[in-house]
Amino acid sequence: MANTDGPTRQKIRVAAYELLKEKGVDGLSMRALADRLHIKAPSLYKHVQDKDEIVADLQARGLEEFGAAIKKAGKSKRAKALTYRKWALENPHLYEITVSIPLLRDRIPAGLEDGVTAMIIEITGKDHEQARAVWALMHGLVDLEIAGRFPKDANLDLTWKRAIAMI
Amino acid sequence: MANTDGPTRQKIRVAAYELLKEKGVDGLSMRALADRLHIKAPSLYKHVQDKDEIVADLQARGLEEFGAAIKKAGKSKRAKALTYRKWALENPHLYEITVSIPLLRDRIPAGLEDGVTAMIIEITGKDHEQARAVWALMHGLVDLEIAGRFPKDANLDLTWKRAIAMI
DNA sequence: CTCCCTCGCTAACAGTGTTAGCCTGAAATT
DNA sequence: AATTTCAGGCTAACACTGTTAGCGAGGGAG
Repeated sequence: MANTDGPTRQKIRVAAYELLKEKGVDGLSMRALADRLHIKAPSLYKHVQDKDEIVADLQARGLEEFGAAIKKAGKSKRAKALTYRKWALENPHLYEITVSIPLLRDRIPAGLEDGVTAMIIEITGKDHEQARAVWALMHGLVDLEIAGRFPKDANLDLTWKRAIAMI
Repeated sequence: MANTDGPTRQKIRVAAYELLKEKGVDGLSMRALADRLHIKAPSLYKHVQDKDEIVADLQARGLEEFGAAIKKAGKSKRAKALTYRKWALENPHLYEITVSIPLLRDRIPAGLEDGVTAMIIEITGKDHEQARAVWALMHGLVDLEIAGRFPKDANLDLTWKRAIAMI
């Protein structure tokens, strides 16, 4: 069997993290990851069960870093919202892997997702439904922006201002 | 060269449409598409330049049908918004291909995207920025719902009610 | 009748994730 | 010290993806 918790596994994790940041989700292939470690792709499977394990790990890191960024932001809704956007745009690949591909719930630490969700809920108030709407608003804005769905002459700063006013 | 406008091409288009609806974006492979036409995959290239041409066509159809659905909906913002959700949930694969993967702008009819955008803008009023925020809100809600990002005990009807109230 | 062109085909290439099986060197056991 | 075991590399291979090259049959045009 494989050693799924040795030091090489840690190297794989950081290499995957760097590779994701540099090349994005599409560039994150097992062979590219192996290359970075001067290893052949099949050898990765001595340390990792499958690619989803790597993806899940990155999703977890994304959620953690994202949560930390929001927590560090100012207390106002406005500051939190702007931080949401800022973080997503500064970490598009990390944002993408956590939110634009299916979240591997079974393989990320339990409670992580709930923790982030709870934090977002705190931004708005105590009503979960309202909070989800606000979250959707921010996610939608960021997602459409990253996907390039807005025309490039769109005034997104102003759009966010309007969005925050809606909250 | 290839005949890029014969009757076979039309068959390819409808087969692609059906295949997308049945199997989703991931199931839309050239070989699966060819199978459905009792053809081998390379033969498709006698009628179509590449897969992106097929994807672009489906994106265009998605935009058209989506636009038509919104247009047919009642005049109120509420009715339009609920139709947005209804259509997206009833046509998840079509919605996904138009909005969750990069839009092949160069290969869909000019003005189609603008037309749909303009329609969404009409839902809210005349302010483009506000309109984009509203669009983002609806898109975010649908995207998170389709992605299964909301807990399954979430009251999404109520969430949409809150969202519409925010508009 | 002959030419040619459309539209099918197979074989192949580069890429993806992944499995099977081999081999080597080092650590652990006797 | 000698032996055994095994982690952790390797190559070969499979099934899948989009795609290209090149072959061949059939039908319409000259």
